[in-house]
Amino acid sequence: MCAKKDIKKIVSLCKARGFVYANSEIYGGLSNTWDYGPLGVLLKNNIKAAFLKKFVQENEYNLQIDTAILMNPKVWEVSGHISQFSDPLIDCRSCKTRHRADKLIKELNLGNFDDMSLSEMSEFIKNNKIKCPNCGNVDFTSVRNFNLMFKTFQGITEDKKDEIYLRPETAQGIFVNFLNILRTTRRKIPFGVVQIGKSFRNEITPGNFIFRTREFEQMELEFFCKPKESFKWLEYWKNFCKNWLLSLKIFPQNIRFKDHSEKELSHYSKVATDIEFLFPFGWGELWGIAHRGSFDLTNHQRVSKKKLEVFDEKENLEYLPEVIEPSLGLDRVFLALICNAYEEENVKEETRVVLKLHKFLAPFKAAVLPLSKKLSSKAYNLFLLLSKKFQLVYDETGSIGKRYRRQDEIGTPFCITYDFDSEKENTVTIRDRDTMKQTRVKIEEVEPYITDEICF
RNA sequence: GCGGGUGUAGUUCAAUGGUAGAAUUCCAGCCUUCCAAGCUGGCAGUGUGGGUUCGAUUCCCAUCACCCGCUCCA
Repeated sequence: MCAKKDIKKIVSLCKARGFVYANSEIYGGLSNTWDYGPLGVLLKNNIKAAFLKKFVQENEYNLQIDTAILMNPKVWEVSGHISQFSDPLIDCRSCKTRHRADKLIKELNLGNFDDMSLSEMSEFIKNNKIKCPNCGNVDFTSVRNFNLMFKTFQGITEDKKDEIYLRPETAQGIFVNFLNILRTTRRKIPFGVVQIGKSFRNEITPGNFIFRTREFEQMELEFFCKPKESFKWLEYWKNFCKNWLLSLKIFPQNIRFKDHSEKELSHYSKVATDIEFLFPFGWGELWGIAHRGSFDLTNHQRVSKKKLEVFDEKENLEYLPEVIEPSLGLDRVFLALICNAYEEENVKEETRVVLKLHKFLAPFKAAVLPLSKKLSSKAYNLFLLLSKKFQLVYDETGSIGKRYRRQDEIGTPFCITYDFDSEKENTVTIRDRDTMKQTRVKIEEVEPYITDEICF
């Protein structure tokens, strides 16, 4: 059902109503860079809140931290990102397709060529007359390296020694703080650490609106557990993540699990599963759930020479915990939730666009609407009163029907209408976004009514 | 990055080598007692930069952005 929805409509809605804008638009934009507008940031904050509520607040195992985007470059050498996070690519001049040079060489099984330089790879491909897997011709460009790490400089001079990187994942901030967290929180294995934050990858081909961008926000959990229990926890978190999505009203038919084959595994993971979402442009990865083993702690312990092993009193055993990592793209789940919620309904030969977002996620919990402008000041007082509790919006322009439709389009679950009987009866009408039904409610009961409905 | 396509108000769509129109949105006013009502007025546009030309939104070039493929990934 989501596949039939047009991504263009979603993009226009996002732009027109202030969810997402093209970045630096008045200067012609910057490719694949998007800004979150007033409604977008409210939705995004609510998604984070929903994540933290289930993964931290209500969870007995997990803690949250917030680490810097800039880190000591050693971290990225040890994590393998500097060596592994770059791809040698070549283009076929004949059919214009692009390929991984190292994969083409490896597929010939002529030995181990992992340490080849770019020019050696170019030579090898030329000398061995390797054919393009797509068209079969022998007409490649030279091998060029695409490193996915963003570089910048710390300090005022652009000397090589001050070169640092923008983090390509938030996970390392957690691993390098593993000891600090153990020391300061009295936690024992198993426990997890959550982090929400920006990461940067110089993607070769970004695109599909906010689905793949070079600057993006991640919501990651690094869950530390005993090695022999690791697969049990992998299953546990896979289900936990799926249930979180379902609890936000993602339709079950719009998500699926997809296991990575061995070839697709990243350099740090043993086993990995994705939760994919059916976007208007097809199935796309939403949540990567990886078994990182003890890859990161092992390497950090080896290079930093700091002991990262934990002691198990019961078994009288020192060991390095293994890590289960569910990593969710915030921008992706933002897009998924909008696509999932977007509906067009026919009402009296008109089309009603309605975002059926989970009420907890809606940018505005309710709109306060005076039935007539004569009621403005009293309605506005109600708005002021209720806005101490919820993010609301006040609107008095246009007909009441038009104002309902405006709120439908941005997913506001409730419209509170103050009418001519409101003062003497001390009641207002609450209109429901999904059913369009109206309920008469005493003014003092509006707050508990909404609180109850938006509960997550 | 490569190949293909696209580029006119916020949005949808017109038109033209010679003053760029409309609908809708939005704003203001009138009206309006619960699902995009009506009336009046208003804001707002040829992505950017060059070239050809007396004159370019239109023709040419470059550039930028978006869309579709290829490689990558949360």
